Amino acid sequence: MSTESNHLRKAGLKVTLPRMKILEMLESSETRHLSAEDVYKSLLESGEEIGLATVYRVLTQFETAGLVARHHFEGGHSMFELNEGDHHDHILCVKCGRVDEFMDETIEKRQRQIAQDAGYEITDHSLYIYGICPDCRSKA
Amino acid sequence: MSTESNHLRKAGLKVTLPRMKILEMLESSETRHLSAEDVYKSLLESGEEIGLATVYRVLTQFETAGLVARHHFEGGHSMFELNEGDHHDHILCVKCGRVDEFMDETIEKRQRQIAQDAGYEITDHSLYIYGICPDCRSKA
DNA sequence: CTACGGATGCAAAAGCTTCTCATTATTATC
DNA sequence: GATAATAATGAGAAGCTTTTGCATCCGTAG
Ligand SMILES: [Mn+2]
Ligand SMILES: [Mn+2]
Ligand SMILES: [Zn+2]
Ligand SMILES: [Zn+2]
Repeated sequence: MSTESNHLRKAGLKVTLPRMKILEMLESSETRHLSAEDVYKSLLESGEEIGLATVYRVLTQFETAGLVARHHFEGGHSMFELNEGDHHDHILCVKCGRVDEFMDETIEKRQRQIAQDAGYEITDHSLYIYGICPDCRSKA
Repeated sequence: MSTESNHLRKAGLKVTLPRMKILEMLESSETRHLSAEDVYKSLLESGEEIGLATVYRVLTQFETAGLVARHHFEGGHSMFELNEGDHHDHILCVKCGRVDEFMDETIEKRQRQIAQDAGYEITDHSLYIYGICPDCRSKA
């Protein structure tokens, strides 16, 4: 009874090989932020024959279950990362694609205040800072 | 010599009928935030025969020229709005699609600080707050 | 007014994501 | 452990937004 299968069961999802492999992939990947295509290709390289449609379906189910978070970075396609409970926002390098994370309570607080002032009941937010990372700056 | 044609010339763009009509559309629209499809359909309704490909091309040129800003709200497709010089962020209703705008100097400042702390040279940022707007809340 | 180069429209194609449906695997029950 | 009901999967087709190729058209410098 592995940790992964428990996560799946707790999420109300049947324990299937594709779901296990995708979850393991997300946990073990060097890169925290992966596209569906990334996950698909990595699985192929590991010798796992899992269809791209299944990868998309499973990632969406994981999102609904709260196991992963979906992000819409610039570039159009969705990026997924394991949800470790802690909310955070992202700062991305426009040169190399590097992604760093941060959390700023001052910003979080101001956001809640802004929503309240505008009469909105806040459900979510997304904040992306784009720039040139230290490595790319020194290379230039 | 209308204001619109001057804007185009200043941006280094030839003054063509499609570009004029699209610019007028953006200026006169009730809704500040429009998709390419929105612009295309509105032009059709006004009796202007402008191809969708041209709408996309022109909006991209306007963006490059700094005449419009492109946003990536949830839902995948790009939204455009006339650039009036002032930077602002957005708060959106997940029920009805309403879009409100805000600018918070505290958040702007914190963002610059976060980028600096992470060693990034900031180029841009995008902040979207999602929630339920006053109207939709009272209806529920 | 002419001629050149850029702009346009249409259709085709691209890129990402979802859907359809026949087949297969999982799980509750015996 | 075998069985039946039910859900999940894979392959390809389809959907949507956006881009591109190319023949034709138009704006503008001269
Ligand atoms: Mn992250
Ligand atoms: Mn706006
Ligand atoms: Zn970089
Ligand atoms: Zn609303």
